[in-house]
Amino acid sequence: MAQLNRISHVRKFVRGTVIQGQGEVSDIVGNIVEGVVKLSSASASGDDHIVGLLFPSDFFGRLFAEESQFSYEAVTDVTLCAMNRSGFERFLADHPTVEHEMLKAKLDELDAVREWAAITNGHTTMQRVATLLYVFSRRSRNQHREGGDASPSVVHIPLSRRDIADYLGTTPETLSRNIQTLARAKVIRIINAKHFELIDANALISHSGETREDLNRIASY
Amino acid sequence: MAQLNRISHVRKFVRGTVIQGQGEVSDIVGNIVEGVVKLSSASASGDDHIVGLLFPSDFFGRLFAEESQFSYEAVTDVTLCAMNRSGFERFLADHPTVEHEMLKAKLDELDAVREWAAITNGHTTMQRVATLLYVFSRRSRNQHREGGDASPSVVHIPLSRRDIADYLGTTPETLSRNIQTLARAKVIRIINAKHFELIDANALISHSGETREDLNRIASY
DNA sequence: CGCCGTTTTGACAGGTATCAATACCGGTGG
DNA sequence: CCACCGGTATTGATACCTGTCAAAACGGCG
Repeated sequence: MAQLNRISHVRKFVRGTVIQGQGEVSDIVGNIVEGVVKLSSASASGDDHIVGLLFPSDFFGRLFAEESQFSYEAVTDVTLCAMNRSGFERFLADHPTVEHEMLKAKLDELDAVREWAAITNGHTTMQRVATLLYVFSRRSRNQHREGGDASPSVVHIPLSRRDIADYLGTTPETLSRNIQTLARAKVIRIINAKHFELIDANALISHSGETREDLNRIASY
Repeated sequence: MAQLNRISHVRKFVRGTVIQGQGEVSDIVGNIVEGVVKLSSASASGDDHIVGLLFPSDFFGRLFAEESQFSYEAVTDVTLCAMNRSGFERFLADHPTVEHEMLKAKLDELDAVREWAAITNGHTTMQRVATLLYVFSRRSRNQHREGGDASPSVVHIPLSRRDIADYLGTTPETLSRNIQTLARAKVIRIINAKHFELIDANALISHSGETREDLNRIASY
């Protein structure tokens, strides 16, 4: 495993940097150490769509392809454990066990992407907003668990309204209206643009149109 | 490779059969020999969403998971080359080369699913309908290429209106209106419910909101 | 403190879902 | 071969939701 250290190195990117552009040569892969990366696709019409978000410990980059079909962009300041793509591919060839784990991870990712696609497609904007808020609340909670104390259900979403809208397949305006509606209904409290307090988790779940189990499964990915 | 023949066997399912239900134990995997299989997810609200379609030569089933998160259902009469899941997993463990190919295939699939998600999300229903029609027209054309003659651009879509609507994230009614609009505009001609003649491919492309290159890439998956 | 980008609010038009009714097609049995 | 039946597909009317354009409020940063 020390062989990995030889081909990997830490790299940092400031918020907004395009780590790998759509259609560019795929030459960098690795793991995210800190920050959030968005995976997006720009269509001919100019409007782009976020097809995935990557968090610390997630693998990024496109293996076994000459060019990347999507763009990887730093949504926050990002720290990566980066590797040369072909170097890592050679490593995989020498270590079938690691490749096996990679396959399992990608199968899980495939399920998650499909599940998210099903959510963004068949549901109203309010349901998508509620789902996203709940998923991020679980994620925040897990982070705070390390702190040990009973956290006051503060949800941190490190994305701009536009990014959230792109992720949910809507516009910043419609998104804002739905968030404000949830706030007026006392389901959440808006602390500031990127921080919310979750007041009524059950109400949020009922707004999402999903069962609690489904939501937790989505969040656990 | 004869080892594969020992653990695989041909199975047939009539149209409408659920090959593997959502949440059931994942115990069957394999390749599709003939027919079309839909991969769908039913949400709590009852409405289900088609997250993928599988055609001959496609691999189906969920490896390395105890239960399947989606249901596999025969959309037409289907012939499968089926294998016991754990049996195939053992085979993969013995043949890293095959597992490597599986990984590459799943990475391609991941890109395709994300691309499709981006399309169904950011576009109008008309754009999605046009995209689907164009993709199936390419697929039909490739099939007829074997016949050798210049086919008259007959597109065959072996899905019911409801299935298409579920796949595109809309309703049968809206779908029908859009199809009729395309027919009135002389872009397509409706032969019957599942057969269309493509009259003006360029017009169809412009309705899709995608570039020809993007559409061809999607179709080639 | 003032600027500029982001977020929110407002008004309005267009697209889509819904409910309901009609037309169509394929299969079955006489 | 034809009539019937049942499910599928189409058409119609309407209300709601969402996108768009525009303006105002907010918040962070120099």
